[in-house]
Amino acid sequence: MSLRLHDTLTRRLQTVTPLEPGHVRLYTCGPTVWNRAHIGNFRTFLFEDVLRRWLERSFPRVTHVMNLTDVDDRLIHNATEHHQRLAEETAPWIEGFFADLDTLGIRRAHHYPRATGYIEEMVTLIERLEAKGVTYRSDGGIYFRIAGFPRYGRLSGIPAAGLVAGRSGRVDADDYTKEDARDFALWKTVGPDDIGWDTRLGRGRPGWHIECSAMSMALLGESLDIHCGGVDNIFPHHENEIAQSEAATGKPFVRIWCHGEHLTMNREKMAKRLGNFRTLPDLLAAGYRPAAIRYLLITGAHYRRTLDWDEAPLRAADEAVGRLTEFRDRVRSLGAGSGGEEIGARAAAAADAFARAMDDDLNVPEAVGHLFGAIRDLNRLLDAVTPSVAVRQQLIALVEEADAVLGVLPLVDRERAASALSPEDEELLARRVAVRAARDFAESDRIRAQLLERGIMVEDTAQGQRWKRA
RNA sequence: GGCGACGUAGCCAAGUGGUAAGGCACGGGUCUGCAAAACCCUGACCGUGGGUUCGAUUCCCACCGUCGCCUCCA
Repeated sequence: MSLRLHDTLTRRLQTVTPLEPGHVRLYTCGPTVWNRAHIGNFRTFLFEDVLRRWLERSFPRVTHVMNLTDVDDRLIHNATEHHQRLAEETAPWIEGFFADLDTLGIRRAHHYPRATGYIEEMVTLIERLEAKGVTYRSDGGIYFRIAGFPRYGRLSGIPAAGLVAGRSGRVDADDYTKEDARDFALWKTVGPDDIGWDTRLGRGRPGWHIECSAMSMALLGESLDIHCGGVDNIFPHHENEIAQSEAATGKPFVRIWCHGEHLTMNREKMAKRLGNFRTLPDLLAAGYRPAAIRYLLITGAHYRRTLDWDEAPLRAADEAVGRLTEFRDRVRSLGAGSGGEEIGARAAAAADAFARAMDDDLNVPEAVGHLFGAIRDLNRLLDAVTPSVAVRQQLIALVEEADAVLGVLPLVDRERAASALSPEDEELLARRVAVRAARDFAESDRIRAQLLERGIMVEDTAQGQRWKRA
C-alpha cells in the first residue's frame, strides 16, 4: 500500500514519494496571528494534522514546518493603534493559537518559523530575484513581474485574461503602484516612523508571499514534498510562492500541493469578515467537548469537500466518540479467554480497510465507516466469546491504529482525568452501591437521578456500577 | 464576466457502470429490577430532463439549486 494524495497542480492523485527517500518534508501554511483563529482555520490545521499523522505511519521520518505570519497590514495597524511593538501585539494571539492546538490534540510541527525572524532570508531571496530580472521597483517597493514567469497561473488554473482587477471587490483603494494588476509586492517601502526593518533593500517590510518561500527554503530546502493550506490560499498566495520560488531557484518548488476545503456556517464560508465564525474558547464555554469538535472536523466530510458547521452533526459526533470510547473500554477490560480467531480476523480486516481508505487521499469518512462497521460486528462476537489474549491484542491494535489518526481518545481521557469526583459525588456513589446491595431500588434510582443532575451518569454492569460524565 | 466544486435516506456522509458503507436521530424488540451500554429488526432507487450503454446514482449534455476563488482570508 502506498499513500496517494490529490495534487492541486496536476489535479490528479499522486503517490507520495519523498525527494529524499524515507523523509517527507511537509510545509503547511499557518495562521496570521492578529486574532483568535476560528474553527474554520482549525479544520484546515486538523486536516494537516491527520496528514502528518498518516505520513508518520507511512514513512520513517517527517519534518513538518508551519509558519506564523506575525507581520501584516492588520497587525501593524493594531500595534500602532495600541502603541505596542509588533511582538507585544502578536504574543497573546500566538499563545492562544498554541493553546487551541493543544485543546484539539494537534501534534506540534517541528518548526514554527515567524516571519519577523526571517527578514534576512527574505531580503536575500528578493535580491536573487532582482538578479534574475523578474522584479521592478516603484515608489511603493519591490514587485514581482508576472510577465517574467510564463508558467504563472498553472496552480489556480486562472487564465491571465480572466484576471480582472477588482472583480472581487477586494482590491485596496490605496494599492501601491504596479505595472500590472497581477504583480505582487515582495517588499513594501515604509516611512521612518512606521513599523519596518532597515535592510539592504531600504527601510520596509516584507510582502506576504515571500515569507513562506524564504522560510520553507531555509528549513526544508529549495524543493519540498508536500505543501498544504486552505483552498483560499491557492490564489494568489501559493501561485505567487511558486512564481517567486521557482524564478529564484530554477527548481520545482513543491512536489504535491494539498488544499483543504472550507468550513461553512449557514452554508457560507466561515470568516471573520462575515461574522459567522466560532472560536474554540466559545465552544468550550458552551460546553462542547474537544473530542467531539475534533471528530466532527476530521470525519464530518472528506477534506476536499466543504463541511457545514451545525449543532446536530456535532451532537452526532459526540455520540460517535462515545461509541468508540465504549468499545475501547470494553476491549481493555476483556478477561483472558481462549480462541476467537474469527474475532481477530475481523479486526485485522477492518484495520486493513481503514488503512486502504487513508491511503486513498485520506478518505477519513470511509475509514471510520470501516471502523464502525467492525465495531458492531465485534461487539456482537464478543457477546458470545471471550477471546484469547493474542486476539485481544488485535482488537487493541485496531483501536490504537485508528485513533493514531483520529486522535480523539486522548482527548476523552484528558477530560476524564480532569473531572475527578467531588467528595459529595463519591459519597452518593458509595451510598448507591450500598442500597443496591440491600436491593432498595427505589432509593438507588433516586440517587441515580440526583447524580444525573450533578452531571454524572451511572450505569450498572455485570462488573458493578460505573459512571461517566453526562 | 472568468475558473472551479457540490446537490445520495429526518440530519451528517462514503461509494461504485451491474440494483447504495458508516455515524446520529426515530420506531419495534432482546438483555436489565428499571435504566445505561451492547445486540437484532425497520428506512433511500442517489436534484430535474435528455443522451451513451445490454445496463448509470456512477460517463456525456442541458437545466435548476447551493457554494468557493478572481491580491494578502485556512
